[in-house]
Amino acid sequence: MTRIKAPRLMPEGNVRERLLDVATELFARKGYAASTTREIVAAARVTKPVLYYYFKNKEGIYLELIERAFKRFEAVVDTSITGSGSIEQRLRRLCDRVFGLVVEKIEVVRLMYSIYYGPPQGAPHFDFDAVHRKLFEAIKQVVAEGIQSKELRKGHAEDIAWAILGAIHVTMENELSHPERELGHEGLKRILGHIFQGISLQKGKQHGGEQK
Amino acid sequence: MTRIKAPRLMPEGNVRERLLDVATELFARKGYAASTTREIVAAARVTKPVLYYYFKNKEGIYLELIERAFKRFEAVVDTSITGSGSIEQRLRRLCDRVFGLVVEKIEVVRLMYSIYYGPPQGAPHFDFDAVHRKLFEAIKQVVAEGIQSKELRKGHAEDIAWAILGAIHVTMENELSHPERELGHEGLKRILGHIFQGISLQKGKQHGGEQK
DNA sequence: GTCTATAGCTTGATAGAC
DNA sequence: GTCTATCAAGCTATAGAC
Repeated sequence: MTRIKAPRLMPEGNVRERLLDVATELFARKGYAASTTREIVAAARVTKPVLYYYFKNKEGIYLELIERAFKRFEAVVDTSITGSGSIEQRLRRLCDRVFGLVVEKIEVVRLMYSIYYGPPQGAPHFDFDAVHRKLFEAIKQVVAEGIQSKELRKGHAEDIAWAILGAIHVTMENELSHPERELGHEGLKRILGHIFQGISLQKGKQHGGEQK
Repeated sequence: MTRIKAPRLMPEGNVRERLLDVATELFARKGYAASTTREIVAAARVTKPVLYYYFKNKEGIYLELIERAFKRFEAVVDTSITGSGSIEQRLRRLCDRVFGLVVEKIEVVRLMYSIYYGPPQGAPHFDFDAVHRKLFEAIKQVVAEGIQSKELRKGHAEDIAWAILGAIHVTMENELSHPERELGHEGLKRILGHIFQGISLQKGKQHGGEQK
């Protein structure tokens, strides 16, 4: 009994997923306000009522989009910092996995930047600071552990966390605006290497001294 | 002969400057597209023709605004990296002065972020990447000097520059979105300290090794 | 030159058939 | 689950009054 069962080329898969995908792309490229529900359904090759069948409204599709990515992000952070390995390994794993998620969901990241830094667009509120907070606290926590265990040099855990977060930020922002530069995972790895090792050769010196 | 000469309380100073200032604030807060010339002249307490006397049009006031800040930025970068001091001092001076300019012109920075990351707003083109490029190249150049002079550890100058740029970015973005956190100049200084010194205690180890 | 009323279009959202 | 048809609210442009 040969069942071919309508082998849809593009799985049409989930109409719902397709709506989320095209909405992400449109919101990120044209902005939330400028993206109409008409465009969204057209791009997803469905009709309007279909959108309202799966989502409450335009705000609904936006919020699901963002919240889904945020939950995924939280999971990645949580699973990255727990588990085995030295402090350095755990910090590197965290950075690498977060960056991996950024690359995978680059359009969502673009949208988040657009809403966070862009002009008011009438999008429903989402606490984007929570994203930053989650990552920062995770880094800080591992760093604090590392200081206690003497794997890391003594210092203010927050400041060290900022340095590491800076590495993630530049790599991420590079991926957003200049992916052709191909800094990527390897670049992030190397930048972290410099932060762990320090860039100065004067080992004993107290850093942070005077400057005119 | 006592001449009081109309001691304007608010110097009215330059109407032109006032127009630039209110335009910056409006563009940054509401977005370029959403800010009307009507609002700008109202906020500057002048009439519409006054705006068109000093500037060609809305685009003209925007471009002057941006270009003026950019020129100022270029000057700060150039004068910061030349001059005396060790490599570390020169890098710190560069970071500190750039951050100082960011704080001083925070509304312009906000506007730049809004245009760069936000949705298309019909603003005339300006090469914002040139800002990034300028700073990055300056850092990289000093770093390269430092590596040659053995003041800095051997390494890829670009990667080291990224680490330093990351510190500036997080401090700047913190100033943009959470100035109440008061990371500021002191925070930046401390973060740089960690980057110069390294955060790891295992001095000899090669960093950048395996991670699962 | 400035204001305002309104016609016409766009947009988010829904009812009801299939 | 999806479609056709349509609505009400809001925005934009502009014509005409002042």
